[in-house]
Amino acid sequence: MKNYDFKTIEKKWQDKWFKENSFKAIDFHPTKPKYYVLYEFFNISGNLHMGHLKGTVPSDALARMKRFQGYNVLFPIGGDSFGLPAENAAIKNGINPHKFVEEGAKKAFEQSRKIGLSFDWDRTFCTSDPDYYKWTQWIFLQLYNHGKAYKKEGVVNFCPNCKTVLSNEDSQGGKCDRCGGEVIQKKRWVWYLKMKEYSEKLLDNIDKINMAESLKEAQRNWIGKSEGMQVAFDLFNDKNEKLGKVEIFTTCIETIYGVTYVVLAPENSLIDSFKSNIKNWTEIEDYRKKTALRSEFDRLSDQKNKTGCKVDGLYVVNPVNKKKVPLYLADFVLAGYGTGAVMAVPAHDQRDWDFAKTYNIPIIQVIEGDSDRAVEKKEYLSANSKMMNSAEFDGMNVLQAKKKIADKVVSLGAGQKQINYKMQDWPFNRQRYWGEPFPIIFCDHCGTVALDEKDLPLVLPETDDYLPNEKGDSPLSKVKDWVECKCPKCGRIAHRETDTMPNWAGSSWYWLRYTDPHNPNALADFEKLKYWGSVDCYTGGTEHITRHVLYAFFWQNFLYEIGVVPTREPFLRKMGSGLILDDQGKKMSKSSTNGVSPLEVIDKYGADAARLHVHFLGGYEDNTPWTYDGISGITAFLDRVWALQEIVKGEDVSKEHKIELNKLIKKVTDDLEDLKLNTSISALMIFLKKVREDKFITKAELKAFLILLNPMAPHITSEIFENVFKSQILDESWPKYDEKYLVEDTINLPVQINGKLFKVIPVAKDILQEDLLAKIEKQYPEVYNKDVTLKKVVYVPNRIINLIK
RNA sequence: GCUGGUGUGGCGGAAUGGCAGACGCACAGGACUUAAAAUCCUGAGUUCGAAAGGACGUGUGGGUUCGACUCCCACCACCAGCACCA
Repeated sequence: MKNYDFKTIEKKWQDKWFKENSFKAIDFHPTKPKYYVLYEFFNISGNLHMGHLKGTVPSDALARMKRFQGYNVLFPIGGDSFGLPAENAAIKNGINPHKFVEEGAKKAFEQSRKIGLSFDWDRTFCTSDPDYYKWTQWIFLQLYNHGKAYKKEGVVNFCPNCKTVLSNEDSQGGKCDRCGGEVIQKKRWVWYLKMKEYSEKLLDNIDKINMAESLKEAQRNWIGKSEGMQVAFDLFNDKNEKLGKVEIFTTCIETIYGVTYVVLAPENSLIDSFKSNIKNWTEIEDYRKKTALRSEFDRLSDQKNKTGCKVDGLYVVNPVNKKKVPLYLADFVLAGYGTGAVMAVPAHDQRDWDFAKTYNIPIIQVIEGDSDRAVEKKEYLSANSKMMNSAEFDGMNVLQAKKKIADKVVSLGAGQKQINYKMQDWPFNRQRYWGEPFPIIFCDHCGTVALDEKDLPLVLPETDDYLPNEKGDSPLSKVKDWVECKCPKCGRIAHRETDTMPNWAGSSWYWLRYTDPHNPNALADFEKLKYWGSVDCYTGGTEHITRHVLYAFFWQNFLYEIGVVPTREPFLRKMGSGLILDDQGKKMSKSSTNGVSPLEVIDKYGADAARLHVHFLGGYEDNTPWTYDGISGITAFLDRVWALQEIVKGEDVSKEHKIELNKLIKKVTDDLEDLKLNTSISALMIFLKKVREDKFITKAELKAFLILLNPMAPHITSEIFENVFKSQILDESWPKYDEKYLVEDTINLPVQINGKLFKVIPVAKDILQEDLLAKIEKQYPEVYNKDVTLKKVVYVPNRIINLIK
């Protein structure tokens, strides 16, 4: 027999699978149930990297197993192509981004075939294809027409050097991600999507999805639900004339008797109408200017030194004890959260304490504990300390007082329960060329006008200038004959929105499009959406997982509410792929000293070996350090699998291998369902070892073994199958195991004396306790006989027996 | 700081509360070979012992249990996310 020549064999199968599109998903299959496996689409940038080998193979294995199990499997792939790589290539090297994407996608798909991934090639698309972004624009139109998209002036991160607005992610540490320059805060008109409205629905989605707890927690954190009270403090001038009220949000109503000042966010416009009562208005204006210039980074990095500005001439009154307290502006209060105003209780909040110390504001302790520092919520609640300086609540336990004080505030008519969320509405525009244009026109006469659906897609115009203008407007603003247009309503000259949508837009609904990727009349046919339903298993990297999944939930919920999709749940299960780490313990990249590309590994050892090796290193969600060490174990395993062809003897499952084979089927079936490839591979190795010891494998055993291994090593198993059985492995079905063959007739049973292992003895399966004790007495009379009284016997059949003397 | 997760041989890693270290690498010994590689077989947690066998052993310290890597409490370390969120 010839040696296993992976180069020829793997190419043969890859070409065949591609030519025949062997893994085509069938809409409305008459008999098979559907199963939808999704791997996040490729970010079209350069070559596939190690993360793809780690991330894709388990979902491929799951898809392949499900097909054997009789499911009609949808396992598609596409390209997330409206991204920075294409735009940067355009800016830096003058490459046309369309061309960049076209070539990049082609390369990514080709490389994925070299991994042996079983995608349905009839369903590919890229987010920058006009046929696709037509529907991204369409969804935006629906959002706009349903009042879920609005434009308002907001504060954004801006890089003066690149003249562009940056997301928080692109401006971490106050530095521009592109040029490294200083990022400033700038006012701009921003499109927002009303995501905040969906907070509870998103939390509901999080509860329902099958996903790692750490990922769920990160998402709940992002939404940041917090329950507290909104309380009104009446606002007076120094002539004791009531001017209005300041609404604050607090989660610590129990500390309200300790309020010694109230703080507004600098941006809060509440006091602007009382200018005439304020004695230090110029000082306030200066402070506002100063904080606006302060970058996000400065604000965060300077948390110790609180800055603020007293509002001279105004004061507020605490509703519970009618005490006057001063009013301040300070930039530690965020305008966008809660009411943009807080009551400050320095005795029980470190931040308020720091501020009070800086501005010499009194500190009133209202809950017992240390008085030389801020005793915070967590501490006094867990100790359930006693109240003090709180009028009728003195001496009460804080947990009880929290409820009673809340009741009092409500009965005074000064406040009510309130839920707040950290998550804000989604800022949805960028000043970039390479993105979906908004289907929006501004008309001096009609105002903001949405395009008609029939005018979609609004195609991105060609240009060779990909840089924003001096004012930081999008490059599209320079394409005059595109910007100028007729108002669809009145026909007068109007101009288009020149910002484009963020990269996230296209990825927030793409799984829906795979069900009907070429539909010109709808984002997807409703019946097809219903047939394919929610994604059964969604895998991918964890890099942007929190926001991506939340955006996906948001859009799917919205589309469900307007009747376009049949369910609120985009995904039933989400698995985040761990990273391949380099020798520094960081994510492997080109700059890693031991940086390796998957294609290099495939070239040296073959795709099957590469797939097995990477997944034998560790679990799907674990980070695993990269090494070539150990790959010889995998290639030796594959060589031995290949050599099985020489020891095929007999037809049916032999009695020698019956138990082992049944155990193997169960193990691999269960583990692949959980994407645990490492233990599946180990089980296959154990079975192989047994067969080689016995020097034979029957045809039935080989068939089962090859099918079980096929999802992980599809090429070699397809080849051996064809050689031995003269037919195609893809036509086979998944082997089944029989419960009664999972335990051997004779078991090695551990015998413990007083909880310590004494001996391991062979006994018959399901042996009765009395028979077992008799056997022990006969063999080891020194440890157990009639004269020994046992305090207790713990016997777990087929597992263990423990004799307590 | 907050939240979540992880911690097991020389290494990657296995173990529904029931023989810890499966499987693999590296290592050692042997077979084959003139030799090496490849391949095949065997061994191996640490430690005391010639051996039989014993002691210790899953980050640390306690607890629950006949029995704990697994459950509970406290602490330490690392990783990730969030971070002035009132």
